[in-house]
Amino acid sequence: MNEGRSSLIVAVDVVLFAVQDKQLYTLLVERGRPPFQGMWAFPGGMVEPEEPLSAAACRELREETGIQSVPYLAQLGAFGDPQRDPRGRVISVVYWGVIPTRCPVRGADDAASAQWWPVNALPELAFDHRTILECARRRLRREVQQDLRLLFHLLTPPFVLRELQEVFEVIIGRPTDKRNFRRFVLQQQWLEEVGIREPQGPGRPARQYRPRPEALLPSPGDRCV
Amino acid sequence: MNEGRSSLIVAVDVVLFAVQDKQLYTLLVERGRPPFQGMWAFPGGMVEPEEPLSAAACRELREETGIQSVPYLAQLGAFGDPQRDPRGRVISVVYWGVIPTRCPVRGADDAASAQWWPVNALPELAFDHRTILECARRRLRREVQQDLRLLFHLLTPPFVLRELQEVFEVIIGRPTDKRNFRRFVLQQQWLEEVGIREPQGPGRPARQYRPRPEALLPSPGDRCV
DNA sequence: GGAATAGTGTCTCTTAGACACTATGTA
DNA sequence: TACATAGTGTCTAAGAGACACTATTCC
Repeated sequence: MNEGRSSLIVAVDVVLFAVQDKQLYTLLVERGRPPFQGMWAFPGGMVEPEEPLSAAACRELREETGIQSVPYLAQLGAFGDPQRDPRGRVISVVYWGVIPTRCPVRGADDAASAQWWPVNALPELAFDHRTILECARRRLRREVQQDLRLLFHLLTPPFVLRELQEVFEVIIGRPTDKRNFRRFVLQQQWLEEVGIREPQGPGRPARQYRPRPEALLPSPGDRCV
Repeated sequence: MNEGRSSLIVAVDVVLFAVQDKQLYTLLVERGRPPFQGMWAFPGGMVEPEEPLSAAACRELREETGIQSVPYLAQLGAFGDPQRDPRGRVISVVYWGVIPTRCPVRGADDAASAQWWPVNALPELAFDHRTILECARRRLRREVQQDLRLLFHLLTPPFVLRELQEVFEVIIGRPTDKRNFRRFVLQQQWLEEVGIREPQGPGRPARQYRPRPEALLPSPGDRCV
């Protein structure tokens, strides 16, 4: 092992997803200075010397968007192309996560402003963030297909089954049969019924559910999965 | 984004797996100097300023073990616990890979010696490498279960189906039915028959196979999957 | 009563897994 | 011919997916 010191810069970035109105959104901040001034990027920044990587991710997210906590956050990987940042060599450790609905965000800190964008109509992204987005989106899709419980972190309980299914369909990108979906979810015993939703117009009111606490996928955070 | 500079040290480590004699092996180098002198660690070292991460992984592997190329290498993730290296803050980007059989290795460079170890009888590992190993092992198991073609990188063709199955069983850790395994592999049309193995003792000689080129999983290397 | 949404059951096809005997070579 | 290894087919159970109608509420 080479024990010499070579100092590269380590950053973290956070790709956060939310679903609303049958669209997948991701959270971006507008860059207030060069390089890529005026373009948009994922919230992120440098890692402090004594700070765990996931803590840095949460901190940058908080500082740049005001979001205080994320129910599910996992590491996506390290992006280290030598050319990815024109200022020099920056390794970015990227985290991805989900959050229920587009929660309010504010611009702050050195980010000019933070905003939710539909992933199908994004502005031009800085650095290699387009690549990172595609990677994170694949990962989100895969994880949801492998374990539907991730959906529970994308909704605020109580919710109704149609809402759950809509979120699912937005993420995997194709429609699903209602009966098959409901049968599958209900027979896992992940949900408990919690009354009937107040009627909100024509149509039969739907049952509301809440995920059982033991059905909530724990956030890996820094843990390796 | 915080544009200030904080310089952390970025290293790469490589967890390489091979199977032989119905055992899973991993490649370690003995540490020739503190910290953890005399203990064993995965080959690895510092990333050069202009070097892609996967290139650094390959270079360190070559320098410390003499291995020139690895048929399948993918990123496992970044390990960045502030306490993981007593010398200071080191972020390690870990790669994992597989290679057919235990190829010869040499100690070299500043690694005292390189050696294949059975994962079920490892020496004490330096740093957080025990954690990393468990993570890599889970990943190997998952990938093999999801796509059997990864096995083709763990054998030197031509091979016979029993050998393929043995490698599979070692990795997933339990026996499998011979007929089911053969049926599955053959009906994927991944293999082409390439003659009969010379008899090597009692018993009927087995057919030899070679994976079709298009059935070889491409090594992700630096690409995000 | 008409419109809108919620809720329900069956059948089929595919896949995964359990399971035992025959074939062909060596000594 | 005894022994060792290679090679083969069927049945069952579970899961995934296609598919259409009834129930309840509002206006």
